[in-house]
Amino acid sequence: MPELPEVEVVKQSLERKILNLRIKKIKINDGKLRYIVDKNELFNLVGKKFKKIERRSKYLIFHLEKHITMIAHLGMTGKFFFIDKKNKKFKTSFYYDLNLEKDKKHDRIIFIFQNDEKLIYNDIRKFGFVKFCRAVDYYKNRHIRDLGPEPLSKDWDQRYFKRYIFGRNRTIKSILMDQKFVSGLGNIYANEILFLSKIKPTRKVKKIKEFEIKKVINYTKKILKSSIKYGGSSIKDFSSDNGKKGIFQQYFKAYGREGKTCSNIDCNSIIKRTIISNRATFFCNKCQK
DNA sequence: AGGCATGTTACAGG
DNA sequence: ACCTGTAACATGCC
Repeated sequence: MPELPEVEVVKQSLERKILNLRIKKIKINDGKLRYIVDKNELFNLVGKKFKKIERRSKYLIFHLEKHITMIAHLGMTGKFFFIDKKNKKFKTSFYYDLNLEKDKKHDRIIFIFQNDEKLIYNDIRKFGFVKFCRAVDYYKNRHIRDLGPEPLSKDWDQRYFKRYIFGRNRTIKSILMDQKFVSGLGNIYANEILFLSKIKPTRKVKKIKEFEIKKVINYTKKILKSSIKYGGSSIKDFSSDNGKKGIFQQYFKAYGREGKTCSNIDCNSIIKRTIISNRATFFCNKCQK
């Protein structure tokens, strides 16, 4: 689920749900996430309201009353569910639907609000985490501090790109996934961006031409915005009834398409798969140079 | 049974 | 110190 567009959709979704609800109670089902959840810090949120949510890269920054901030990362399988109480029956009102019976055991943290609505942090593989800090200090947090520019910001431009890759000996795909270079891209979008830019993922950055840098930047901005508009990508199967689901995965042109025909209409080549930086890498040998 | 999975980081080696 | 690539984390699915 979570690269930049997915996290942005989560942020927007939660912002419409949980702001100004007062936390009545918090339960921890399993506090052994990527880092052990600090219970004192977590329970300190009881009685407070969420006031604002920000996204930085793939991190969610929850600002509460009393200048308390919770930093959350979803890892690979982390999800936030909001549960409201309409029709006397709890239901998810979140873009990514949940088969409650099956997935309940992966609920890790449950925030219960005064009106009995709930916010649940659910995480199968437990690579996600929550940490706490003072609001003014969150950007000093060690996870946030060294992040590169946001790919949708003006700071991530041709000049920066050129300067960063100068003298480096890495593949273009590995650098796109490097959060210090640009923050928020992951394996799926790196594959898609390079397919659209017609650059082979294995190409070394020193061999990337100026006009190609421009393409990478432009396609990155384009595809991220487009994915956000479509509610992000939901890769795993999910049941859907009243919740909204991300549908951007149906527009993937390279990711997960090994053995299928290239998406470019004038090409009948087969999408290949290889490994870069321990991650599945998909490309068209003919279209991507 | 073994390989694979949307992420991050500790560590090893140059 | 810098740069790069690999393995590990935990769980489920095919």
